[in-house]
Amino acid sequence: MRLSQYFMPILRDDPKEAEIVSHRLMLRSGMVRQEAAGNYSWLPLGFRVLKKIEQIVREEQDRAGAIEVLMPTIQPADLWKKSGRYEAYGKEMLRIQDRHGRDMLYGPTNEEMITDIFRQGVQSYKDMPRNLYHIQWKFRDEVRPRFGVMRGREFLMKDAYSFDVSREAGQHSYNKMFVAYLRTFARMGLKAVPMRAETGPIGGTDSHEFLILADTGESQVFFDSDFLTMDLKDIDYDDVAKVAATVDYFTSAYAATDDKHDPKEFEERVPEARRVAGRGIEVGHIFFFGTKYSEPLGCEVQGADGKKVFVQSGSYGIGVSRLAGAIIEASHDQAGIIWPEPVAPFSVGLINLKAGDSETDAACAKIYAGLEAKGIEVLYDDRPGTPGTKFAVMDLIGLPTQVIIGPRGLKDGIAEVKDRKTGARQNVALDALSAHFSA
RNA sequence: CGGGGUGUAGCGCAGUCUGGUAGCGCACCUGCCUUGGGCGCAGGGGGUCGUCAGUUCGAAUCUGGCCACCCCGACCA
Repeated sequence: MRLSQYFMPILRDDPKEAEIVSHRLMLRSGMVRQEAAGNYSWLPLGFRVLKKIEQIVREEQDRAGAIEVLMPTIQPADLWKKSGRYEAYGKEMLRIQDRHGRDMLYGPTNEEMITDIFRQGVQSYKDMPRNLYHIQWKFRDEVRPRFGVMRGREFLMKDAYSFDVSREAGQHSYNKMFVAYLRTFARMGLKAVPMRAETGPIGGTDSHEFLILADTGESQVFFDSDFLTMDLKDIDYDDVAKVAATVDYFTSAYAATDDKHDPKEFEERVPEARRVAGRGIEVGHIFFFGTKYSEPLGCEVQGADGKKVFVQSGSYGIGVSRLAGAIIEASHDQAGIIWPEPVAPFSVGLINLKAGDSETDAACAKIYAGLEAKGIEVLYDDRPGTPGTKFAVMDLIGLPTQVIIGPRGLKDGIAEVKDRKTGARQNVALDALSAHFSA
């Protein structure tokens, strides 16, 4: 993409409403625009990031055997009245009426709807287990939205729902999602720590939340430093014992948010040198809730013995739009964002230091075309301007690699390649540049 | 929902106390110049001063209502 043809309204000054760093940087880099409290438009740069995050989430859900669907944002209230949550959910649920006066709502979550979909489509244990998910906008009318996209009222969430014939089978479904979450966050360059959690309004028996570590996170977390070195091996999701062992492994070490933290247990279980107190941001939450929704909604299947049983379910959420902010919280510096490669809006920022000069223009055009031809996503700053401004903007938007072309380097036939994260620069011969990026 | 705060140009702000018809920096437009870390010079465009009402000869400024947004606390992907 040529910057001269792009839409990227960057700001030099911090908008005053943005206190938290990710919010500031998202506004300054022109990723989002606020429309109302907790309600954002995603501009081109931000939208690219959102799509990348979404795609990683999707791929890992698919790999774990979940099947993608898409449910509407607007739901009829009937099912919620059956489950009892129409009253229970409170003011957080945005209630609306259609022209006929029929009660509708903007979905804050989808347990009722998906359970009804499953009930209607499956009658036999032979069609189980199943896990259906979608990635859709949700609305929760938070008392106090804040922190930019990290606590919006409208937000993009991946929510998956598992259906099993027994509690034991359901446990495996839960475990698969647990592992899929670890993989998902790791792929985004994040350290995610799973912690035992309250089940809250979703209800249920077993629940974990996943927090990624960031100094500016809103929750205080206490954990065993072993988490930082735990590695996830490739896993066969059909291997029930192995998946369970992985979950056991990742839940064996101490980890708790401040409200669940037990200082005494912390000291007993974790040697002093491994005790870490840090901050984190919740980006995922999984629940097992058994028959909580299948019973009121009449979701039964016929078992091998011919008897009907209520299906066992869990639900599994990842805050996709929240992740965009959370990743910035976890990865930035004074100059701006530092995108982990897998979620970066572009991989390479190409800087033409003397746009308008036929030599640098020609060199940049060639490099741009060459990298694009290799499938590398390049944002090419082809606009006239001073070097300082260009560098500052490129640092702000945080693309992993910068390729800098100027008259000085061209004279020697070299480009400067800068790593955004480390700041390390190296000179690369122009004719070796293409090869440099295939490595 | 309780407490605090802010609304003046795209962004950041001054002006409000003491009423006289709106200004600065950045950004933007034109021209010249410059180009290796937020250049320089000259010229220019852009604002129902959140909104409604009141006081006044006259309101960004004083009074009252309303709205929006932000921050701190109790709740959440």
